[in-house]
Amino acid sequence: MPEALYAMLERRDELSAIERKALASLSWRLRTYGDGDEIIGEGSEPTESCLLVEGLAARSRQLANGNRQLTAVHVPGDFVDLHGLLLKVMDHAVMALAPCKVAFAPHTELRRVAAELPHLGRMLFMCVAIDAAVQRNWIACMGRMDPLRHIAYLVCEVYRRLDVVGQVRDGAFEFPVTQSEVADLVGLSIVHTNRTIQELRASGYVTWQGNQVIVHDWDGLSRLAEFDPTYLNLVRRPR
Amino acid sequence: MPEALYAMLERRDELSAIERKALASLSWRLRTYGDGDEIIGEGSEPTESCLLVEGLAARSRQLANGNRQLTAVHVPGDFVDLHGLLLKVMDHAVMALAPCKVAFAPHTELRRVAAELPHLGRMLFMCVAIDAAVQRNWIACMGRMDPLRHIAYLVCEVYRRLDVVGQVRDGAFEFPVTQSEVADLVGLSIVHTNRTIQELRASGYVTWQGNQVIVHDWDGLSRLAEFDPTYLNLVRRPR
DNA sequence: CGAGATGTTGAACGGTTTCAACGTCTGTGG
DNA sequence: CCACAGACGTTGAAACCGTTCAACATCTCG
Repeated sequence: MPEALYAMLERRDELSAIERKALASLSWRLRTYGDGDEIIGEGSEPTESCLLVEGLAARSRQLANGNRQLTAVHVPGDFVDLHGLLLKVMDHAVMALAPCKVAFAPHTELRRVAAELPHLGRMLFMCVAIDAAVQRNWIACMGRMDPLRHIAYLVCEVYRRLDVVGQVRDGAFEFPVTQSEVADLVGLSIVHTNRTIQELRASGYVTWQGNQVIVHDWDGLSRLAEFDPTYLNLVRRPR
Repeated sequence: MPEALYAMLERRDELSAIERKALASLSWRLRTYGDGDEIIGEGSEPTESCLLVEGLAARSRQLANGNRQLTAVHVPGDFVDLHGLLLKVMDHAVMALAPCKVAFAPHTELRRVAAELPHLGRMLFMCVAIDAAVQRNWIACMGRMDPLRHIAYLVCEVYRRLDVVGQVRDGAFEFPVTQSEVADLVGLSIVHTNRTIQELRASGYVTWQGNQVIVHDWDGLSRLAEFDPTYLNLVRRPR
């Protein structure tokens, strides 16, 4: 079940056989969701944490004026609401951006393995810390980057994160996200998002047609976006 | 030493005498910083985590075009770079927004107490999770709120967080931050930030002169900002 | 008193949103 | 198989908001 989680964690540090076994032996509950489905509701108090196994998901905050902001994209291997273990009440919703397979593990069991295997506990902790690092970067993008760079940055980040779990092939990956959803991710209007994506295409660094994105010139794209992958912690070292 | 940390944690859950003692017996190293000083450098690999004891600090990301974005404000009691324990390389800097007292604790010791006292470990974990929640909200503010609401939101949040550590008196608190820093916080130009702060003053909900902010009408202000404190987890419950 | 940082103002410019329309694609039912 | 509906993508034009530039005011501190 948690193969993508293994890949996500082992990219950052070694997992012992015992730790892998502890993860595998959690009483996972598997569910599938359709495009647009709500996986966890805002204000709910989950007793399980969810791991994205397949598909694409996002965190979503709804504002009173009807506007929506997506605050994160999640790829397979992401332990999406691990923090629910400590934060109790969800301050945002998690939704499927595409058909998803999601595995749920009870907080009680997660708490137990984290206490019994402190290093594994730290690795879980690390998932939340990386999430936070991603969000810090996102704030910098929203505040101080022009739309073209911001969207280029989004492509870079999704590319690297999907690559960790083997979902990039020859520079191409599936990205089943509408322009309206991209707009809610980057905080722009749909129209301007559309024009910016066209501008990105015109740069020649990427092809982005339908649900497929192909990166032709990684160096050019990451230079444009000033993308430095340090914050993704893609280095294998003791933690 | 870690009185503010106690307050910050005990607002969310009970600490046992043993846990308090474990925190107190860490080999803290105290340092002071002046206004604008760098507390931790971008790209550094700290071996200690820092707790803000007194003053005001911020996380800062510098972009190639010279622009700067502040991604978080930190108040006394905040364990600012706890995540450094797991993330190894700092992807941003931490700077003093005002004269600060900062206490450093070695990662080795933090790792030890977290392993020996799992509940305390979770409480530390929680600090990072709350930080992440704050940042998620910040993303929503940047993407989908107009400047007036955004700055009103900033005031609401700082108010509530300072209140936890007893730094609000009769609706008033010290906020020694220049308008240029506010601009880097909310991602606007200095000029527009200035005009927006004037607009906020004109609303009558707050007085904001020099380093002092006084909230006259909390209900009005939080309604304007659509401020819902759920994400701050100011509820005392087992975690 | 003077220098430098901070706060404030006006005006022009430019980027983004909004509105409205049309094009394109896909899946469904007649 | 075609017609149609509905979702998604694209385009143009006007209005609006935020930035930029430049100047001046104010405050603090040596």
